[in-house]
Amino acid sequence: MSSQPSTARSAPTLEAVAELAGVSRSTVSRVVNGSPKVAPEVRTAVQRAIEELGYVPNHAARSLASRRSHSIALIIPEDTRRFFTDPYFADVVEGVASHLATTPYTLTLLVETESDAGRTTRYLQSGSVDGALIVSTHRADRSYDGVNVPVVFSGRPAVPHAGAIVVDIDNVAAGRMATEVLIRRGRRRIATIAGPQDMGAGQDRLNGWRAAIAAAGLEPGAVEFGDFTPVSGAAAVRRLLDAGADFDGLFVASAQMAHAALEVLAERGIAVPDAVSVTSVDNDRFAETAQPPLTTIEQPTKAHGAKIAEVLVGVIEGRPVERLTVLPTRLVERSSV
Amino acid sequence: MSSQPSTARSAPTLEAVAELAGVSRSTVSRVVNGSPKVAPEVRTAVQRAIEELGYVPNHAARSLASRRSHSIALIIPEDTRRFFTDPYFADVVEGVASHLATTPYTLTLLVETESDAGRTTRYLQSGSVDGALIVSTHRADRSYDGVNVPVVFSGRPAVPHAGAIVVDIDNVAAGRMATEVLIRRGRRRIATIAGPQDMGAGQDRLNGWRAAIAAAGLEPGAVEFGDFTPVSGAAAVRRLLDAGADFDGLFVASAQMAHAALEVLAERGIAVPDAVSVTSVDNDRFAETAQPPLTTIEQPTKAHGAKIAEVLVGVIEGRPVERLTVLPTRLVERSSV
DNA sequence: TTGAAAGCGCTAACAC
DNA sequence: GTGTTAGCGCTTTCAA
Repeated sequence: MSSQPSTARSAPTLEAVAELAGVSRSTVSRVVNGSPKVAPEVRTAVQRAIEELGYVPNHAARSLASRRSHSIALIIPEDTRRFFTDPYFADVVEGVASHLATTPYTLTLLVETESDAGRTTRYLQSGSVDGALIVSTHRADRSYDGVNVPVVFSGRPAVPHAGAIVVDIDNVAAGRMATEVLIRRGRRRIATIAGPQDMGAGQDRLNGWRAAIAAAGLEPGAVEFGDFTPVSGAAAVRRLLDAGADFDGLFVASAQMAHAALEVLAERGIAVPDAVSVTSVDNDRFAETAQPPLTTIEQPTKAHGAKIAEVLVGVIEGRPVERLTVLPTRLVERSSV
Repeated sequence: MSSQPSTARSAPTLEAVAELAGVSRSTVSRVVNGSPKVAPEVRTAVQRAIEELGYVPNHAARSLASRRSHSIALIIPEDTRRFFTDPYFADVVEGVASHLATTPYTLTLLVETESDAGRTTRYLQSGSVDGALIVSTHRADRSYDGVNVPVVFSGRPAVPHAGAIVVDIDNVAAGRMATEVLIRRGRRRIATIAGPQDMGAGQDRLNGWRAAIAAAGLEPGAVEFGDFTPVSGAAAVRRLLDAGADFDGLFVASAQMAHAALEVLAERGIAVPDAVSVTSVDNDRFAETAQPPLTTIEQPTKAHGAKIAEVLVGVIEGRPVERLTVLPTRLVERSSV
């Protein structure tokens, strides 16, 4: 377009800073990296030069030399629709992002693609990231084993993973507690809409339901399965109802499914809690205004996100970390029971 | 811990591949980068070597040498709560992520931090990313001007930005259309809950409302402002009502605010649409099941996300792109009018 | 406390 | 079509 020298001059390098400050490149590097072994006056001079030139270290050069990228990956399962639609994941990602904003690490979102199965693995091997976060693991996910960077799971993988580092809630207890409320309210025929059985959370919450029922000496009621989505929840209650299942209590394994279940019950003219008491897991932002307001197990979703990030950064930086962190939950009683 | 040689051997380099295949490093590089000028047999040999060693190119080295990171940033405004809570943004991010999954680019989420104002700018200058996406711009956002990488805005910035590349919907038309429905239904006293006036979308939708009213020869009704969130929407209707505003039509500038507004109207015993007709913008997933179902302007949110990604990649790769892309919207009529 | 020198693993002219 | 040769911009021993 023009034969004038471009005004978009290339970014100043560390060398330029060194020259301007009258020191060596090593010294500039030390200042940039906050090394204590630099004379105060020299440090000031270097900082002034950095300021003056608007110097910003080149990320690629830095990570090539130091072998750290200061970036971590969050692996998003193929089913992006579900991921981005569920407020649970939004909260987790918010927790992760907010925590990382207080660290020098940056968050990279990686969508798993069926079309290119090796993509995730290759990415994790390319040195682009110092570690990875796995959020919604199904049984089949294997992109991250045998990978050279540390990995932290949010929620235990359905298939035990040697040496996996996990942050989770006690899903068995969650299922149990949510079922026990029903029992305490005098419900005796307790059905459940369970989560997907290729996920740890799905398995555990179902086991919690079983345990509570067994402990109370009751007969297990009907079981239908969903995948934690509203649509699957609605379908599951319909199956329950259409099969003529007889229940006066219902434990639904996720809030998203529970909301849909409540709508279906209303449609069918089944009064909650008069005819059927309902409980669930996850005190999402719709639980309080649901009709009727939902009794549920609250889990610290955003804190969960922050925690997986914190643990991963700990591993990366060589600090000792817990291999299993269990976050607290609590029962929130409302009028659906 | 051990004096044994570590088993976590360092990743194979391009050089190792070259040796094993009996060619030079340049040739391996050419194969890896899909250069056509490599003899088929040689290519095969190299690929075999790559396979055998499980070679994955080092990202830092590659971007240091090539000056491209194959990664783009999505800037998230400081108010993460709002960002992660609004399904609109979830859809946009999904669109971006899904589109990028079909390209060699990777998505980095960057949360703006008030505590460290220069962080975003520095990041953008560090060569970490080849470009940036700005999604929810308020007037004050300036982290990205004077930055060396291309930037694409989703929604026009409130303050005109020389040379900005923008993907948007026609928000003036959206406001106008949504207001015109009310007029067609015989409404004559039309109030509005406008969006934030430090955002282009907020300004434009309000102007659309004004234009429709002027064109119909009506007097503008009351105006209250919100920030697109449900809470602000509820507060705005309350102010409208408490001030004794007399209206039989209400245009709400976002679906999130509209849902909250409908709840408040119901609480106050104001029948929709009998006493007041309501319209909005954004056909989110709650619009259809709202009470009553919401008449609204649908915008292609996910496609919007895909488009900003596509445009940015186009700019990065030097293809000619439109400086302004306007995405289509359409009116979805339901029973709230 | 500072500097010199040697890479980190790759790409990109340029020559052959 | 293939190899040689320089770097890309930084960190990091090692000496001084």
